[in-house]
Amino acid sequence: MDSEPDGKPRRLTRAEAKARTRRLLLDAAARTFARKGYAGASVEEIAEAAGYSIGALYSNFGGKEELFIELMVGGAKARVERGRRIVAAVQDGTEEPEQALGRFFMEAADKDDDLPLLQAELWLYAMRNPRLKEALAEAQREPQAALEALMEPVLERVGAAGAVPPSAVATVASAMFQGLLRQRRLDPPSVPDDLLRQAMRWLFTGIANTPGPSAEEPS
Amino acid sequence: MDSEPDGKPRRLTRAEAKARTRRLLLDAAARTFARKGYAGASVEEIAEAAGYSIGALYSNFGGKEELFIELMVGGAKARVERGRRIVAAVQDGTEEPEQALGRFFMEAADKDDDLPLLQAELWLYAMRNPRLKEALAEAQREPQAALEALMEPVLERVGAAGAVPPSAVATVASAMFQGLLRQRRLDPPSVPDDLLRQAMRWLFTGIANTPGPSAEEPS
DNA sequence: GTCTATATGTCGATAGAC
DNA sequence: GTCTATCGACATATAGAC
Repeated sequence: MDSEPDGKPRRLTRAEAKARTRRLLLDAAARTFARKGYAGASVEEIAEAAGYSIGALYSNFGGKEELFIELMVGGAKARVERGRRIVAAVQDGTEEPEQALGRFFMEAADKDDDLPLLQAELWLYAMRNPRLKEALAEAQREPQAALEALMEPVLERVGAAGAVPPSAVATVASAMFQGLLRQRRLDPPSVPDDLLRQAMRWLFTGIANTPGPSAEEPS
Repeated sequence: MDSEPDGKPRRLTRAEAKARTRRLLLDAAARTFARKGYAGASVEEIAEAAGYSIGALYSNFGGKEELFIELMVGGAKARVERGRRIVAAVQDGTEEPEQALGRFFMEAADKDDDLPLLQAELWLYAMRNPRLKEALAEAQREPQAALEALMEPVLERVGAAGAVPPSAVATVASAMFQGLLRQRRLDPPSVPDDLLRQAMRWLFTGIANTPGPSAEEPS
């Protein structure tokens, strides 16, 4: 029942079927790792959630850890892609820099409820496995670069371009965002809806009015 | 070799011995949970690290989870105590508010290398156990109040007292601190030594120069 | 109070049928 | 390619000796 009489390609080649299985297993792994934790999630649970058996999982991945690592690189790639699209929208003039920056964070926050859980799991795992620590740091460098690119026009707006390294601002903004997101998950009333926006405004206003460590000459 | 000839009390009463065992077990649990994670740490490992056996652990605690929860409340109590001492130093005039604020964060960062790991574990565990989520949120409210008390004199310094709720500033500062600490653990060069200080300066300068959401009248 | 021994269960990973 | 059956390792928690 695999071959079709006409010249069209079969419904699914073997490679396509395997790719589909891999994708379903990865999605299920992301959900399961987020809900139960890396150590707490069993491969049987993951396979079941994907609609497959343990055997299928081991036929497509080397094991539990390999599954986890692929989630890490996959997530980083997705964030880079998202960053690129937003930067493009700014350069095309489709979107204002501040809006774009807010969208960059908000999309990450709203899109996926258990992304923060998965990221915390990845961070902890990386802290305990020096090999993966370097890999995770490297994986974050690309999305970080995208955020920097988004940061530059915003710094120009507030008149602080050149006065401060965009990478430092990107790091601080990202840390603030992730910290607030986690606190909001733990205790929503302590982080009102507009606190993130407010905090970003404070940050950029502060940058615009703070003289650098090495005093730059006034124009 | 247990009894002493003089009239002094015995070296250790039974209650004292038990309290000592509890403390040693809790210390070992903190280290082990931080290094291996909650699910990854075994009670046997914890008992061994404390120099006891599994039986001693179960004689002093209800089980693995109870040990974990006691670490949560114990950590919160320690932070409250630390906050109180620092606030007292400010009110006594022993220390400047900004220095005190910096010390509040730096002590937390330097004192204990695996505190961030333990906190990440606690947060994840709380996210997955609604019962403990409320408990952890509640446990954080006291240290948060201490941080707010420390924040007020700093806000006065920058001339923003009354213009902005100290609780919001405390929340943002804490989020920024924790986010930067985690990023520094993952990739030290991306978070230079003075970035935290710099970020705090940006934040307070920004607060001093940002009009509130409801514009307050100029003095 | 603390230890040793063990009951009971679940895990990751593999082998072989289909 | 995927499934079922299973092995060996290790987990939590308990029971009884001391």
